[in-house]
Amino acid sequence: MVFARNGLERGKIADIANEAGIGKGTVYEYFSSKEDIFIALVEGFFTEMFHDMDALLAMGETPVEKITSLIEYSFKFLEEYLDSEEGESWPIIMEIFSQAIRADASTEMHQAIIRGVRAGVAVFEPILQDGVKASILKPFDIDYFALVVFAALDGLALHYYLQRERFDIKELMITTREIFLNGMLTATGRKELQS
Amino acid sequence: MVFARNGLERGKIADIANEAGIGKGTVYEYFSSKEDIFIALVEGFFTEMFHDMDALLAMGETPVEKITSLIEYSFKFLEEYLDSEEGESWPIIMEIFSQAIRADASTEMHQAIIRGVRAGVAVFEPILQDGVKASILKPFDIDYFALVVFAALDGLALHYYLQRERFDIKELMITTREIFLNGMLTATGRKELQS
Amino acid sequence: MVFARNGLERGKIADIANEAGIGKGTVYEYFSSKEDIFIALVEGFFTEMFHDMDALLAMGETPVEKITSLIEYSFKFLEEYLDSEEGESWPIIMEIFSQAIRADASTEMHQAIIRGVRAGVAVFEPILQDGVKASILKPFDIDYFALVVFAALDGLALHYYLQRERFDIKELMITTREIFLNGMLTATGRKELQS
Amino acid sequence: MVFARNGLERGKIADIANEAGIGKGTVYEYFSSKEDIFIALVEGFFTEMFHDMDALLAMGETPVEKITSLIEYSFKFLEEYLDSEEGESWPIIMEIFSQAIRADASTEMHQAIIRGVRAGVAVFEPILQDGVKASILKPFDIDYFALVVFAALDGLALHYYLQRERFDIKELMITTREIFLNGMLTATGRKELQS
DNA sequence: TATGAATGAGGCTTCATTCAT
DNA sequence: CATGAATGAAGCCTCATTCAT
Repeated sequence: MVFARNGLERGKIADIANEAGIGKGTVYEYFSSKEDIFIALVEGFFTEMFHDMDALLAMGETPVEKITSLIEYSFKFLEEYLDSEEGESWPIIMEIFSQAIRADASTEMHQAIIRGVRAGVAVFEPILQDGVKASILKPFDIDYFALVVFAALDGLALHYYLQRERFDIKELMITTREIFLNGMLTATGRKELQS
Repeated sequence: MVFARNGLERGKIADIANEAGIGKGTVYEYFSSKEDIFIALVEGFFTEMFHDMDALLAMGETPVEKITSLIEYSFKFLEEYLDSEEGESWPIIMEIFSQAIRADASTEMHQAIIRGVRAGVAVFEPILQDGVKASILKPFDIDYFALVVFAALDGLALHYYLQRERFDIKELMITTREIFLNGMLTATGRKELQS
Repeated sequence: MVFARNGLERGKIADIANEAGIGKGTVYEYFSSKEDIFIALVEGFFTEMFHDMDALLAMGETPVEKITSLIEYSFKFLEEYLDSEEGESWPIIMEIFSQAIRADASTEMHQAIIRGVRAGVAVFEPILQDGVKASILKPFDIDYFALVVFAALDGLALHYYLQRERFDIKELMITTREIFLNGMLTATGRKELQS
Repeated sequence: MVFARNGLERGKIADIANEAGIGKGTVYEYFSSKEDIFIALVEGFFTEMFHDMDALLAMGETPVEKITSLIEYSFKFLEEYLDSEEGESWPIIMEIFSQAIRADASTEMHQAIIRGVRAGVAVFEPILQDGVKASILKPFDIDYFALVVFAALDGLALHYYLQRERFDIKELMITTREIFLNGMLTATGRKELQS
């Protein structure tokens, strides 16, 4: 994957065409610009991600099981990408965030990414809501809770990628699951908001 | 900050010079290439970050206080950047990670970034070690523990930045602190490594 | 011819493109760098030169006739270039030597030039060999002999070019032919090597 | 010598200053521009050359002795340059010719070089004149004769330099001397001007 | 529909020259 | 006198995009 390997700016249309086995000009039959290709990529990425997540969640029963599933899925997702021939395409997620940050908030690109990120966070919300209802979780603000989990998993993916020679993904997953699950289950609510 | 606003590739030397109030050629009196400027930036960024962290840690007493301090510092760091005139320069951290991922591992740039990241993780390690000694924390692998916390904070910074209109940083900090602190204190060790 | 007029360093790609009636970028469809263009030029120059020489030599009979032909050809070559619209492109030969001297011996450019020069000298060698066999020439070292003649003709071309207002090319050719031919035919061999 | 090593265009003022052990700005106390430095160099080069030649000629007696001396001197000059630490500065002669060819005839640079070249040819003329008077040489046009000899020696210097690994300078000198001296002494005059 | 040759805007970098000290 | 930091003009090269085939 050209953009993953080189970033949006350094990824050349010529390489993309080549990798796709088509001519350079043909690319413009399907996309109107380089940025357009990237946006399609972003959407494809998030679509695939949520599709997998949904399938996964359908299998869990209790909120705790579901949360556990999501954390485990995050690592499996990462692991599979890195193992497969598509491995090189993994860093696309960082490229997406990088572009989101750089791009003007008004651009189509920024919009597409924000849309994806929100959808990601949204996956967690109903699960957490169930947890609160079942009194498993304290009545924290659901959306903050979801953001923390989703964001933390992203950060972990990044740092694991950068230091994958030094860390074992399985053990990292266990540590993460421990901290997060325990953290969520014992967090005592927002009584300290005054600080 | 030119690179923060546009990324390494789109950040023009001309703009950097302009922002510094010097001529385009003058830039090359101090740096030998565009990449060289970026590396200096990376090093400056990490240096500043750790300088602040060290000062902060000196003030805490117990491991719990210190961990709390670090979590709070992460948000303060972020908040201050975003509030100040330097606000626009905050996204540099994402740009750094983005480049780390793209750059060949052999490049000076990659090296510099990895060095910074490791130093960041290393800040947490002695604190966690103390926690284990004091039997406050279970005997998890210290380095995995540290990575999780450091990485999670990075992910949070990113996502908060992207959705800063929708979230309140103070409340986000509280939620984060709750989850992490509780999670760390109640995590029950690696008994599940078999899974 | 841009390089002939200005030299390699001052010859701008933009001018080359312009002269060729194509866009600046199009140049890079055919050559990968400025130096690459120059190398192609060098090779074209020598190729053309030797092609003409070969045709010429086929027409002579005796060694003396052939040597005479070569000397005359050198001047004709020069004369034609200077008269034609290509006239301005003649100095390319000096540019070639100039670059040969400057360029590091390991460069492709240097190699290409040395190859050409040796080929030039080599044209003379079989002719001189025949002359020696026929006892017309004394048994001087053929390669030294060839170098002297080839080199001298190059020097003459240069100096004639610089002072072409003051000298008549026809008469210069006659003087040259006289001196060289007589010199070669009467040179008495290397008995003086002791000096 | 910076210009010899790199050519006029690639020779940097900074290097010249450095080699001279002075500051970059100081160069402009003595010369008004880069071209100005080069012109001074040209003049110094020719001055030195003719100074040596004059000394040499004073020692010869007969025209033949003098011509022999000049030919031998040319090689000695070359040899000494190449052997000495100044060796690297030899190619300056080719750089001079190269610039002469490129420069517009109206420039000061061109003028200076042409002046030098003419002076070089002029050294030969009185000697040849003596030879004609003494009936040793046929009544060829003196200036053409002189040009041929001077130019040929230049060409030899160039080619020897380029292939100095393959040729022995002493033997090259002998071959040259043989051909030229015999050629000059036996050339039968311009009766063939009709061709 | 598919192509890839042609294009030129744009950016990094070099370096002769200036000038305040 | 000597200096070298500062400068910006200038040039090589890249590459997204176009368009004739």
